[in-house]
Amino acid sequence: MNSINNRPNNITELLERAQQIAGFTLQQVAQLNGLNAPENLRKKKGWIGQLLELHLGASAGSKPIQDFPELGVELKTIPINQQGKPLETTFVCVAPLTGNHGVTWQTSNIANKLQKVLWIPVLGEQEIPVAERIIGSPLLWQPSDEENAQLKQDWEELMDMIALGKVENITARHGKYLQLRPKAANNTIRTKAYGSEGQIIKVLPRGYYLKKAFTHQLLKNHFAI
DNA sequence: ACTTGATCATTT
DNA sequence: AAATGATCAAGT
Repeated sequence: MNSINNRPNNITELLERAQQIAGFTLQQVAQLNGLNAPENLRKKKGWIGQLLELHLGASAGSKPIQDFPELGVELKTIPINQQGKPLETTFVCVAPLTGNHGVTWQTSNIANKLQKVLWIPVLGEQEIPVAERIIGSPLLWQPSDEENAQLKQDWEELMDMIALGKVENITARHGKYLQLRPKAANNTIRTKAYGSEGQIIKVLPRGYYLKKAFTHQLLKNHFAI
């Protein structure tokens, strides 16, 4: 009774499917899909996310679209400890470093991705074997006005620096809730960006990440209701 | 202890 | 190279 080749028809179906595996271990879900959990995630960093995509019926692949385009939903797994505190930041999307003329927060790719997110917390402390990690209750989230404003403010600061050719001066310390960090296979990878004179330069690709304080806040808001 | 910067696998 | 899925691990 797994869900291979079986996409949910609506958000209710998707939520039901996610709720059904709350309390399951990763190995249980892996077995439902004919897989086995790896020893560790060192060389399988995206494994949990891909397992949940498979089980819930998301379209696979690396297309730059939402996981459930028909439903307008993005799927994110998030590792938490027993207290519900995120153990890692959350990658959202690659940051375009050129061609951002006229793009506003409202029209940005990142805001689009964060419109509606199905969060699936997973107890993920490193001392727990991957196979034994427990899946938590899913949370279908849409940013509140306040959360949207928080992200917009950080995004505008970062985007200003990118547009002004200062991308190499940006560190993970910029932004209170949204940060820009390297996103590449290794530090020899390069992509186009603007230099300080407006010329094209080659830099390490960057991605937008939600800091733990932000995701912790939204998880708490939900489970406090 | 915690965050920042680096890295791993896979697909297109 | 660029996008997806993220976590690792060095440095502070």
